[in-house]
Amino acid sequence: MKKKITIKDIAKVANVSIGTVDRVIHNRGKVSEKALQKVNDALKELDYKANPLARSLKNNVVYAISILVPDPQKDSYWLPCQQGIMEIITEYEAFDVDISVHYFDPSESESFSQVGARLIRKSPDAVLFVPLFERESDVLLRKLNKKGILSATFNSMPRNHVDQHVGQDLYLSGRVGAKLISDFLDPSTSKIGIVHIDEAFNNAIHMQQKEEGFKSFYETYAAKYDIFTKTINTDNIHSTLLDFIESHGVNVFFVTTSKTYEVARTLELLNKNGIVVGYDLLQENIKYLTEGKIQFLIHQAPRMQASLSLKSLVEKLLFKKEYPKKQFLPIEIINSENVKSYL
Amino acid sequence: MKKKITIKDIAKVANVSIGTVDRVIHNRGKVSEKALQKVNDALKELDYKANPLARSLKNNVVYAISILVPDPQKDSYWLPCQQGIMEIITEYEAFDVDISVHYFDPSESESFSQVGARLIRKSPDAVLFVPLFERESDVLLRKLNKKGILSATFNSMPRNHVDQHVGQDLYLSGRVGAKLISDFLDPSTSKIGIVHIDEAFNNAIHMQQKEEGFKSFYETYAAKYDIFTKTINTDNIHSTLLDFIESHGVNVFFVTTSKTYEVARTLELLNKNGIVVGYDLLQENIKYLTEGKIQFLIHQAPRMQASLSLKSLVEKLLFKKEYPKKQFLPIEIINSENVKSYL
DNA sequence: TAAAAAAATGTGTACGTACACACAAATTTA
DNA sequence: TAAATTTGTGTGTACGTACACATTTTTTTA
Repeated sequence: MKKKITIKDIAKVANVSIGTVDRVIHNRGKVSEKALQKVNDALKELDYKANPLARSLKNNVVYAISILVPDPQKDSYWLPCQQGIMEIITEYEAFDVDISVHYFDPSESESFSQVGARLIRKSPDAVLFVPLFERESDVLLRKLNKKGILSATFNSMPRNHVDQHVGQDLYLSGRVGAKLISDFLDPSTSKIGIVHIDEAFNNAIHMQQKEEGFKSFYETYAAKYDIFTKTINTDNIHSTLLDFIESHGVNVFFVTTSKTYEVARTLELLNKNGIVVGYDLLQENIKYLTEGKIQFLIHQAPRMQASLSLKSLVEKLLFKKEYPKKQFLPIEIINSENVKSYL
Repeated sequence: MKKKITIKDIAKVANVSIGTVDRVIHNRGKVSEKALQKVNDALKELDYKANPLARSLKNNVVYAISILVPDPQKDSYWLPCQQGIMEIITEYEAFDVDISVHYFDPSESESFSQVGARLIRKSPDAVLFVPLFERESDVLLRKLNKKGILSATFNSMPRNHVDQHVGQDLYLSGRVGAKLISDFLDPSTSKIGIVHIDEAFNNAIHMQQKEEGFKSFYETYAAKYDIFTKTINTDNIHSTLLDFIESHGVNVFFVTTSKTYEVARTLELLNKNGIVVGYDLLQENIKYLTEGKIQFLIHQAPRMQASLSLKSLVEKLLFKKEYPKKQFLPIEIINSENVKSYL
């Protein structure tokens, strides 16, 4: 049975006191050449690893983390993200972290700025947020960097420097959508439409990167297809969609947002068959997926994104554990069968 | 900023000593009715949560965990599993766990029994293993249960009682394969073959459950297909496969093991096109997937299975954290595009 | 009612680390 | 060479929990 090496063991081997060992480890000087040498040798020889438990027990500051995410009440896409956060809060309940969650309205950028400014005033140790609005996020991020507050994002990635990010490769996810669709294509009858449905142009970067990825796939693909693109952001989604479908005869759809069900519903109303590939495991999307009216969904794993990013942040503060600056989650393909294993 | 509640706080509020609080928490008696009441009230009122760091720091036993997994040198499918284990070992390096890994030859059941018997003799606190051989696993499991050693499995599930299990729903994964294939089927030309390729009948349960799931899908499916099944376990895989393909005219394949590339290779040699759906992200499978000679792979996430099961075990011992007895990982669908996000 | 026994309660120490402080050794200065 | 300084080194205490042991209080017995 392996015994764990402590500073005491090092002290004994190097024939000095634990105080000296401690000074060497934290290199805060006041150590003679000779002692330094001996301690460093012992450190290496015994392969010393500090006990993170004892370390963080001693370190009795309570870290404050503020989280800024879209209100799940306004857009149910954010519900799993909230769950992921709550899961981590429970997990670290007994530790020295104080995590507070703040919500903004995903349809109003001022809401984001307001809540963001408010929570920054309390000078937390770290801020985790979803940079839904490009400009406002950059403002927030600049403030955070200036104040030396640790910053982290998930879902989308800001242009500015951020200390940690968890997300998906959106360009590649567009390519995945293209590949999935390609298996159904028939050069003589298929007409492809890319549909962006988002209430307030929030996900501009998101949608654009997915579209680029999608199109890039067909550039290297044997048969060429005309690809029609439609951006829908108002309330009369149905009439706009109807018009789009009828005017171009589109029958194959790649929907870049979680509102995929809107296309499936419109096709249902029109009593038309079509191929629909879109995003996210919303209740309504799953319903159409199960009924065979959506062929595939790409899972952006909001729950996992939220929990992984929060966890990374917590462990970085608590245990000085280092995570890669950018963590990309796999792009998960969901059909009517494996969806059951995701619930 | 929230202050964490300690037994000291409880003692102060209940107006007793920390010793009394401690006795209440661990209910080892010797506490008067009155004191018990007061302490319990304080405990509830302040919502006390023990600090797991301090707790496990104090608890200075070193837990021993023995792991019994197939040798990745004999079958490269187990390489990621080994990596997942190593990852967790590194993560908990500084903690009071002593994890030792032992390998058995996946083609020889005696090897499993032998190594299993050897490691059980050291009476570890927990044993994590892959129950590749049904009978031998049950023997091992019975010994573990008798000796009161914590048992855990992953990959396949033994019939006998096991304290913890991480795996995938194999029946459902068969259905997922069926669904993926169904999108390519043409009632007039398609002939479906289920192929089990395994060197030594190890994965009997695995393969059977997948086959059942696969077939169940087509029972409720509109068009009926003849489904041919072939089990290949010898070395002359190619000739057997060749014969199978030619004699039935099979052109759509569901391969239930990681040897999926064998079918793709045979088709390549025959210069035939076919639909191939199989399992696992082996180097060779990925090659054929990228070349379009395998349409989909189902990812069994051996790395994740190994790391999750080991992690659960470690945290159960170290922090008394409770995990669900059975954890099922999602069934992940891989095509030529999203495979990049898995590497 | 005093002594003995039992029950209840409190105190001290350890886990491994971090840091303040006291002390000892080596230098510098007078 | 003694005193003053600088540098190096060791000791003690705290973090929060767990448990052994000492002490106090209550109950039982003679």
